[in-house]
Amino acid sequence: MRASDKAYAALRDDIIEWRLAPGTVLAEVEQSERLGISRTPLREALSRLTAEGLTTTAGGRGVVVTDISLEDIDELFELRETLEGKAAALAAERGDAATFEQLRSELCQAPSLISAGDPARHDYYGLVGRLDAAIDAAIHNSYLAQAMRSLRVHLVRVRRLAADDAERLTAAAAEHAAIAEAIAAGNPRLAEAATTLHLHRSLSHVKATHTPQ
Amino acid sequence: MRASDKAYAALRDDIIEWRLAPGTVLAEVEQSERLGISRTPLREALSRLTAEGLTTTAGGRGVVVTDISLEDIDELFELRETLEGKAAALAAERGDAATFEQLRSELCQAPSLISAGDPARHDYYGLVGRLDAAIDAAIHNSYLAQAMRSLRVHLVRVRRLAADDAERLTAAAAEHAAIAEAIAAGNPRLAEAATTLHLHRSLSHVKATHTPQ
DNA sequence: CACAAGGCTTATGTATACAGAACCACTGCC
DNA sequence: GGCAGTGGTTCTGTATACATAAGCCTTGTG
Repeated sequence: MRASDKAYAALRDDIIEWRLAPGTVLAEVEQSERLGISRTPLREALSRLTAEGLTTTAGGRGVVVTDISLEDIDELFELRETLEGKAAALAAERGDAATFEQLRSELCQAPSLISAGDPARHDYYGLVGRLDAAIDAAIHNSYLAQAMRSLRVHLVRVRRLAADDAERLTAAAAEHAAIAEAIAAGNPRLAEAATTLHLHRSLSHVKATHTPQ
Repeated sequence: MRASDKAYAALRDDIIEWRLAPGTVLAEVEQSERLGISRTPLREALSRLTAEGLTTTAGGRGVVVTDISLEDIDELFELRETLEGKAAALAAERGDAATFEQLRSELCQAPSLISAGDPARHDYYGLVGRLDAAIDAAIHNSYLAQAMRSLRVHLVRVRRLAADDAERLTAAAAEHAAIAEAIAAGNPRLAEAATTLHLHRSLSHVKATHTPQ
């Protein structure tokens, strides 16, 4: 693995996991020494982070970690609803029914994973990730898939703000199952509606459990 | 202006204007010498181009200019319809009516610009750009605006494939005026419909005039 | 005492030198 | 004659040294 990839992954995780707070200035020498690499690959990592919107260049004074306010979350979910709604509809039109039927079946059994504790809960997150990947593949639109991928980075960051209690996860699994079912049934409008519903519930939960400092 | 910005702008224009054909390998030393800069800022420029999707890294063998096929154009317009349709609807809800009424008025007078020849035609493109900018500002959603900006780079590239005859531009001006009118009227569904109509016509024109080699 | 100007410090931006890896061509062997 | 191995060349990836510019602190003056 290249040093720039290592630096990118490390900084990205630090930002997503809120170990690097918004507003933190990432000085090049400081970070390169912390990560044990030179300035050159670090600069490339910072470029990629800035392109993704996780950092911004503060007018010649280094790059700083971008903030995510409550309005940002609203904007984020507004775009997410647009993109993922369209994606779900396209997946219902173009996707393979058997694939999503399989995912629906697994999602219906997800509550047992969620209540089992942390290691099994990791499997649940993997299952949701497989649903996302299946939709990405089914839509046959690389530009839309790319747009959703760039959004998910910010969404993971937001998700860390909310408390992922078992109750919410169980409900989310049922909502995901409904999306998979609609796609498997080849019903675009239903798939979009199920996605809209899920995202609204998800946003409500984030805002309800978000604890302002 | 920084050397990396200069290199980025030069390469970006070269790709968009099809002076650098898809599949062209951009060797670092070759391009840095051509642009009269060192490898370091050139690498940053290539990173930005790759992040935008204009180039891709070809497995350790330099970066190559990405191809745009006919299927890519379909995918591109599918996403564009989703994003710009939503943006037009949001602008109708949140935008300032006077701003878009002014733009509608100017767009109705655009045919005189188009028929006047090349220098005035540049003014027309500027007018369309102002409509895009007004929508970007009206939606109050930086993530959606960012997603549309990243799309427009590819769209300019596609547009160069089509012959922008006066007839099509006159029709496009009328379609743009309809969008502005719907936004000024505060009618989200109408604004979205007008946008959908415009994009479909635009796509049809591109595909009709596209001359495969 | 406050404001401005100047120098110093420290940051980024750039260039270049070096190392490692991959591809291509050539040669030798089967 | 074909295939595989090896050597060379050339590329990218990385490190470091240097220049330039921006900020801040200090000092002097009004």
